[in-house]
Parts: sequence; structure tokens; C-alpha cells
Amino acid sequence: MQANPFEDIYAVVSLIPSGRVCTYGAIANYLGSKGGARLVGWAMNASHASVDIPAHRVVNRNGVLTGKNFFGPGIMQARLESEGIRILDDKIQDFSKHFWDPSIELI
DNA sequence: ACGGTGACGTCTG
DNA sequence: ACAGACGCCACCG
Repeated sequence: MQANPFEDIYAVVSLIPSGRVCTYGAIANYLGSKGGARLVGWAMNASHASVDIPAHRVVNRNGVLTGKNFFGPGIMQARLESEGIRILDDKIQDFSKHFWDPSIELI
């Protein structure tokens, strides 16, 4: 709802509840593909330093922890596991079950 | 000012 | 079924 797509992405990502994960495509789709999934990733890249943004809960369509390199070797996975999310080989297990869709949850 | 790149997604061959 | 290319917008050189 913000004029800047960045704030839009920040708002949605920061609204992701604990123990839930979201995908770039879902956020982009919720924003109306405003910029595409890439901008979502870019917003995360710019916010990776902001703890206010649970970027570790944002993964790609395959449920794979892609940008774990930015957080740290294992930090992202450990954080998700700490929230009750099972991860195997940097991949989220039961991803569909932990999937959090803003267009549905936020209405 | 311009081109290339980037934590992706979807279509076509 | 798998592989390759294209598309979206913003930031960096």
C-alpha cells in the first residue's frame, strides 16, 4: 500500500508470523507482480542488515534457502529451525505446510 | 547517462 | 521431463 515497492515488501515480510515462510513470487503476486520476484529479493538484500525484517523466512519457490550466504553459513537455517521449521540440505521440509500466503492470510 | 547484475518466476523449445 | 531464455525493477560500476 506504500508508494514505494520497497516499503510494500518490507511490510509484507515483517508481517510474516513466526514459524511460517513466504516466497518471493507470493509477495510479488500479492503486490501485483510489482517489479517481479527479483525486486523482492533485492529489497531483502537491502534489508538483510535490518533485524526488523525476517528475511530468513523468505525463500524461493523451491523452498530453498538461497541467500543464506548473506546471513551466514547456517544462521538462516538455524533460525528457521528455531521457529519449528524443519530444514534438510538448506531445503524446507513440508514447505507447503509452513507456507504463508499474504494474499490469503492478510486478505 | 548507460550497461550489467541480482536472495526469482514463468513460458517456450 | 529437462534446459534455456525472457521479463520485472532497483542498485552498482
